[in-house]
Amino acid sequence: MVMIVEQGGFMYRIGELAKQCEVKADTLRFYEKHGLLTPSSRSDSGYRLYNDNDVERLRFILRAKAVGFTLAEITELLSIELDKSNWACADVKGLVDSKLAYVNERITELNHFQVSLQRLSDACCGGPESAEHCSILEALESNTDNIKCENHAHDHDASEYTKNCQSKG
Amino acid sequence: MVMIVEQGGFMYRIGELAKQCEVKADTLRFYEKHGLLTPSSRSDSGYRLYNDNDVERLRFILRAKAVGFTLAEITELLSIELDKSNWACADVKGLVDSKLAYVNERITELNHFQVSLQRLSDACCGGPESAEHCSILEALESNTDNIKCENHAHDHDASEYTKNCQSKG
DNA sequence: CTTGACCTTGGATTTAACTCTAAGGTTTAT
DNA sequence: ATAAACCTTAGAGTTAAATCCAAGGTCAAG
Ligand SMILES: [Zn+2]
Ligand SMILES: [Zn+2]
Ligand SMILES: [Zn+2]
Ligand SMILES: [Zn+2]
Repeated sequence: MVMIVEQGGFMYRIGELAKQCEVKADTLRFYEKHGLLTPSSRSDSGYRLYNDNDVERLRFILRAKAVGFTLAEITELLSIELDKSNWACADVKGLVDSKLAYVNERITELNHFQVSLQRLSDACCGGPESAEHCSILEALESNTDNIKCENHAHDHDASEYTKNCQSKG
Repeated sequence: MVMIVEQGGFMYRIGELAKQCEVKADTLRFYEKHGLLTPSSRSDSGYRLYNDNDVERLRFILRAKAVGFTLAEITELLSIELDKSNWACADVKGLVDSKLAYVNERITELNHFQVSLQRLSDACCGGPESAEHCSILEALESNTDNIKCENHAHDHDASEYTKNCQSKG
């Protein structure tokens, strides 16, 4: 790796920074195009050169992403970060809390899916027999929430797959 | 509403079916373009005419969507549904279970976000004071998972917002 | 006979966050 | 000196599921 020395720190080319932070160079160009991260300088031949400050900014972005923020939200966070004294804790916490509310909604939605899918799964024997009387298909055909457990003339031992349904009441 | 009588059932025009099932007409055209639902006939002037069978198929689609399946997955389910005897319970349950696994992964991911965001939120007073010492921003700046609770010289009473941090250990 | 609601088509747009391509210039190692 | 690895740009493509648009045809009511 070739380090270009700035005053007191290192300068990284795009590929070096990418490797260091485990993102693609494309992603860094994308972030630049969208105003999230602009390298502090360019080499004579036009190569992007990132300094330690830029690295810190990228790490900020990646941490915010890891917490669930979108790039648009991160843009907001960055503008606060660069001008902290003109923002209040309320502003920052507001961003976090509205993201939290969104995440909670999505979790609720997925939990509904989870419960429904689990019920469907539990009602089906999953055996090699014909799906003609499959409880899953029947549940999707009917308009009730009530899922009947399979009771069809499967060739295999019924005890295996009727267990599930009984245990779920 | 004008009902066109087929042999023994009703025929619905696209807007009627859309209203009845609470989808947009555009959505029905979209489903048709993607092979999920083709009206059984057309009027002389080319209007789509859906019969009871088509309605049932749409309801199947909507129920599958409500459970979290994508349209691509629903296409698979529909092809099984139309040819049940050539498929096994294992096939159907397989679709449900792989969706379930995906949903569980997404839930896990969102739960991580949720926990992280909640920790950030708890560490911030959310007051009208300067964000210069905001714990949220500090957490995003630093590379540790450890979030320090705010302890800055806010003008307001500290008891309110330090409670959270202490209660989380 | 005209208004307004409804329908037709094909194609463009939306959202998010990349990811990839093409065509070419630069650096480094051998 | 030349190949490999890296870099540049602008712009197109990806994914899912619609949603919207324009330009025009159809139909029932008054
Ligand atoms: Zn079965
Ligand atoms: Zn089954
Ligand atoms: Zn504060
Ligand atoms: Zn704060």
